[in-house]
Amino acid sequence: MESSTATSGGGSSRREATRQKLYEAAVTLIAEQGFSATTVDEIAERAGVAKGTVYYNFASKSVLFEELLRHGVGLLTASLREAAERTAGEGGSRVDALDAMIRAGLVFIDRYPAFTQLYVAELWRTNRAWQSTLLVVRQEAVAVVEDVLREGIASGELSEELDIPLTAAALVGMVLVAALDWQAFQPERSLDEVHAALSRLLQGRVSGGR
Amino acid sequence: MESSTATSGGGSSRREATRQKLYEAAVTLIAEQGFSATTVDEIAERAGVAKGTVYYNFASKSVLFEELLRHGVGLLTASLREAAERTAGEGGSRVDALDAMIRAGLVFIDRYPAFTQLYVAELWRTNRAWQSTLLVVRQEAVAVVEDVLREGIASGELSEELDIPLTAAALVGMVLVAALDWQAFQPERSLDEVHAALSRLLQGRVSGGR
DNA sequence: GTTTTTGAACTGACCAGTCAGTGCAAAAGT
DNA sequence: ACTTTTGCACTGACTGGTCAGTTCAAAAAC
Repeated sequence: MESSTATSGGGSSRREATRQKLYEAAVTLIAEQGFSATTVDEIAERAGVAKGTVYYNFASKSVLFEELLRHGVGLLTASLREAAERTAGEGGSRVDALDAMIRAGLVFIDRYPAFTQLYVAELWRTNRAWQSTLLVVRQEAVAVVEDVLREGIASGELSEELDIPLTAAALVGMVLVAALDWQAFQPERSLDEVHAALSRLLQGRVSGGR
Repeated sequence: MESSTATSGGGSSRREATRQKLYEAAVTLIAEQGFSATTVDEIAERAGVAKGTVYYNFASKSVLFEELLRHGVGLLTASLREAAERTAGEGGSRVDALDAMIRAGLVFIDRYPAFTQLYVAELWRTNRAWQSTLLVVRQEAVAVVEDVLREGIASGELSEELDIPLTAAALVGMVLVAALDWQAFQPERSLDEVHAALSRLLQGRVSGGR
């Protein structure tokens, strides 16, 4: 059983390649137009496969979308966690870790702008089929930031008065929105400029000279 | 978006009342489901009018939506500007003004959560009919924040190294996302708690004890 | 008597999901 | 060697339903 061919743990590599193409096609189209306005025919056409293939690989349009979400947020949290751990390994402070995560977030959004757009657009909708998936997926991402805040407070580096969940949400939001705005309305800026602006905001160097 | 029976600029108050009902119905439904997934029949039903009335008052579904956007952002910018000016009148600093605007933003989102949700969901989409409307409308809102930042720098109260457009976008994003997250995932928090958390972030009291 | 609303029927486009069938490569049979 | 079978991956025409937008005569509101 199974056509061997290559490496992958689960299905054949041919199938996996098709799914990948469908992810890529779907993520751009849905980011541009929204879930409901994007047709399965469009997705199939952009992926260069027949419509039937979409349904051969995914149970439905919304299942395709849910798996897409899980896949994407997996990449993001891995990237954030890696940044935090790398900083810790280098003996940096927790504020350094937050700064590194801001940068990691920006790099991610720079590489996968469509995914980010789609995530933000769908996150706060209520009464949707994939609502529970989104909740889980958001919690994973925010938790990484919350962990670092908690460590910072424990070590006395951050104020005990910090409201961890609210601050984490605000930080994530700040990065998300600033990055999307950068892409959409100020694309001439460099990643470093954006990072510097956010860094300054985080470290309270907004007021006061220099 | 709330009645305000009298005052309005133009047509008869009866017609205006109908339009208002349609705005309210549309804003909730579109926030919940997205533009494409919301049908005109649903909007009419929730507003308690006949479908024909929708088309008597608006040329099309997307025109209704565009006017909705303009109307809502008008309220927001008025509210932000009022907060900034009130603070100035009381002899507050520019940082106080920013703080007051954060609160004004939170109050607005608290009162019109559906509108905010819908705005965020649509803002960064490309290739949509109302794209240009959104661009104008975003610029108006961000400009209010930029003005205060500029004044703060001119008076020496804020650092000259501040990147005005990026910082303004980040601040707006921070408030927007923190507020939506509050509504959706931490509704038990009070407005004051959320305001305090954001205030602390703005004023750089994250790191360092107290 | 003018403006606004009603409500129901209708049209035509569009779209998610289906299904009978194709191509093909590896296994089984001879 | 060669034929036949198996089943995976994919195809694309088709179906049943949905929805934006139209129409209009009659009623209601002003």
